[in-house]
Amino acid sequence: MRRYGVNTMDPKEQLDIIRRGTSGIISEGELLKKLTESAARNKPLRIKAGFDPTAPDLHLGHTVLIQKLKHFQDLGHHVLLLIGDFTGMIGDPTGKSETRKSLTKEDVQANAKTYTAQVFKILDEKKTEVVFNSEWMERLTSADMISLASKYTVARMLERDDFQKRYQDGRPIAIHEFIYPLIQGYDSVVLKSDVELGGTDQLFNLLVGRELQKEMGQAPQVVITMPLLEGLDGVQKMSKSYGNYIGITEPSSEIYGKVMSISDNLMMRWYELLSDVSKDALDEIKAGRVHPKEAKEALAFELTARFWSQEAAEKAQADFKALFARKEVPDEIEEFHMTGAPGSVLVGKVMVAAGLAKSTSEAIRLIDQGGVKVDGERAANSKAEIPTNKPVLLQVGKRFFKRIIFS
RNA sequence: GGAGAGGUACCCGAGGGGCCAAAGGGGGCAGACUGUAAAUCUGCUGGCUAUGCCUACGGAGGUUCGAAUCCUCCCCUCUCCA
Repeated sequence: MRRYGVNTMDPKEQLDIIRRGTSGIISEGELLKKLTESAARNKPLRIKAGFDPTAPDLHLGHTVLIQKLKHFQDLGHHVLLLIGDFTGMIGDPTGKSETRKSLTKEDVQANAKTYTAQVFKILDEKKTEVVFNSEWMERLTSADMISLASKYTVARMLERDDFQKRYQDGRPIAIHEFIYPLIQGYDSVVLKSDVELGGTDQLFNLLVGRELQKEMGQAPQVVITMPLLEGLDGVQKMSKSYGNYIGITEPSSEIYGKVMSISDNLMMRWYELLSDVSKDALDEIKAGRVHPKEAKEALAFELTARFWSQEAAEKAQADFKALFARKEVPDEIEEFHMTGAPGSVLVGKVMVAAGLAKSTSEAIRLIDQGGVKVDGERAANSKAEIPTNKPVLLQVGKRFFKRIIFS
């Protein structure tokens, strides 16, 4: 873990650390100025980042941003974690017309709790201030709202990429979609943020914050955008709805294995956005001087250790090698007790009972494709039966094992 | 209020009376190969008491020997005009 001390580091050096991996900083000049002043007055900068409380599970994509917050925190700055419980009800404009189910206070509280618990796997809880925007948004009257709306123009709103596209294509834009960026910007005013972090898709919203701060007589926040992390497929951004994500609470073996499954191309990208390896080491990998497989192992190890522990990562790595490189049977295999079976049962039946196949049809397909082994022997066909006089080891595909105990 | 387009499997999307458990792609899974669950190639991808049966093309009826396909009503989505 890094320790940079509190505000003692030279502002230029701070800037170097902050700059790494970002996709944009608006503007570096302003940031340097803020850092310099902060150091001079020994007053930490207020760093804001907002989160949507509707999906409480964090995945690696989110951690790109959180890692950057961590950098600020290590530099001694003050991190404000904004839970957008109010804005969550509106939903960030996406053009997709999906009605959001409104969350109850309890839902939000519960989500926020899971959320922050995960965030604090990375950030220091004691140094992080968690705030909810419903706190001030609920007190805003309609008149206040209109006054806020008067601070921004339709023309400027339409500068936003997806609004512009939709407007040109004649697709609908609901009025309330204009409100989302306004509120996000207003949050910055309330929090007096010096810097706001967001994904590149947030650029517009972040800039609205600058405008509103200026409008209300504050120094505008510096805007830092982080690239969106591509998911496991290597194409689309990592997102739960695409199912191409690695959740940070997933078991260590899953995190390790999933990282090992990404393509070599994607690995380079992940190295850049997720890894903490030194710049030199990164260059070595990019130049192809490290074997891709070894590089991938190192990355899988690093990320597993980050969310679990060094030991867990070592175990995950050893298990992975045994299972895939040496095709060994893992040493810990879940047992499944099957009761009431006659003298022998169809393999497919056992698979379904033990949860190794969703249906007998699927089980039959797997068997016919040669993906099923009983005690290490490939099941010849779907008519094959297992005698029930002794326990057997059932393997489906490369990864799924169950020890079946008949009783 | 008026006019039009459309709702098909996990997703996208073709099919406009039988040859349709439904083309093609994506995703997923399996196999081969390998450097790893990379890449590449091949196969599979509704369910079941399984050479047959059942369920399924937004919902409910109807026409027909036979309907994802034709008709009626309804629900939903989208666009344009007002």
